[in-house]
Amino acid sequence: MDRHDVLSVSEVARRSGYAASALRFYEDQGLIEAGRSAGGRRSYERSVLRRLAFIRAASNVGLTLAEIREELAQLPSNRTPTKADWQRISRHWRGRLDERIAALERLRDGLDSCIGCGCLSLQRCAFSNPADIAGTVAAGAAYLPGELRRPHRVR
Amino acid sequence: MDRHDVLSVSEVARRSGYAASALRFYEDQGLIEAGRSAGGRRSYERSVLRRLAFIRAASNVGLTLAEIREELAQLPSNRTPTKADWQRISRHWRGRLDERIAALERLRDGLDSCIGCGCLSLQRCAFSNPADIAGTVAAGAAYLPGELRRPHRVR
DNA sequence: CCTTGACCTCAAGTTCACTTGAACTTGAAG
DNA sequence: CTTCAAGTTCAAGTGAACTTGAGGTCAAGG
Repeated sequence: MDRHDVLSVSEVARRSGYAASALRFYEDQGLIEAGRSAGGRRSYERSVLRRLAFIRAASNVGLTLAEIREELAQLPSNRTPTKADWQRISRHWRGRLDERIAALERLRDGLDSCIGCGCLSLQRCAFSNPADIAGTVAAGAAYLPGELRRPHRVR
Repeated sequence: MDRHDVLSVSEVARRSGYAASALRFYEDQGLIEAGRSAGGRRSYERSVLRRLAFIRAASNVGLTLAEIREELAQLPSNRTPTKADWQRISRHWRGRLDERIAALERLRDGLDSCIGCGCLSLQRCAFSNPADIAGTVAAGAAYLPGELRRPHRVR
């Protein structure tokens, strides 16, 4: 006589790949919702799995939980997300990924130019020169844009 | 009558771009060295600027302080680094960057294929599917390799 | 001599995304 | 009825890379 329409914490944990503690944490943070059973236990709707998949994908793209919360808020809460919803968001994500890739490529190219120019001691090298270093160069970190600022974990 | 051969904390801070607190922290962590003046104040050799530039470049490449400490240990302590030293290391760094870029590109391509295939709800999408999600797919996160595991900040 | 500002040490705080632990309750099986 | 895994809450811990604060010292100018 088990209910097919709700899931327990352990089921959601197993099927989403998130630890139970993470599920509680996400609920705390307002990223997911859970109902309560008589005895006070969490009961999840199946849709939470889709939501968790979304959360994982987004965090793989490098979004913070705060940003993910915002994107989830944009998402229709009552209806199932449409193709349009999903495409809008994945275009956004693609943009983020492209930025991160481009930033890393600039960094790599900067490194290449350092190798090429033979600036051994890094003293005048823009690659690692934020302020002065040699006391003469004013330039700054030409190859170090801001897109890389966000940490990024992929479990 | 100022000594041209040693630098104070504030000079090193200004010229390296690191906060004085960061310099003390790095000294604590064994990344840099400082002598002491009569009154117990730090006095840095000019070479510390090169070392700090190295540290910044390395951390921009995504190395942890622990890894940077190891690389610094490999570096000749008594003599000035040669072109060979620098090239060995920058090849290593280039490799790291290439890995990170490749990983992000795989992620992006996975996202593209998701958009293409129209798997709206992410339910069967390998891009965000670590364990099960639909209760039927066994696969796993095909597009999520390990090279992205390390956070990465660029000040 | 006094003030000011740069410097010192050591402990504790910060942010992010969670995990761990302590202490307790629930519910199903035996 | 007992037992025990699975669940609950709330507080505190983790790790990376630093920063901030408290409380005190040193050096130079006036």
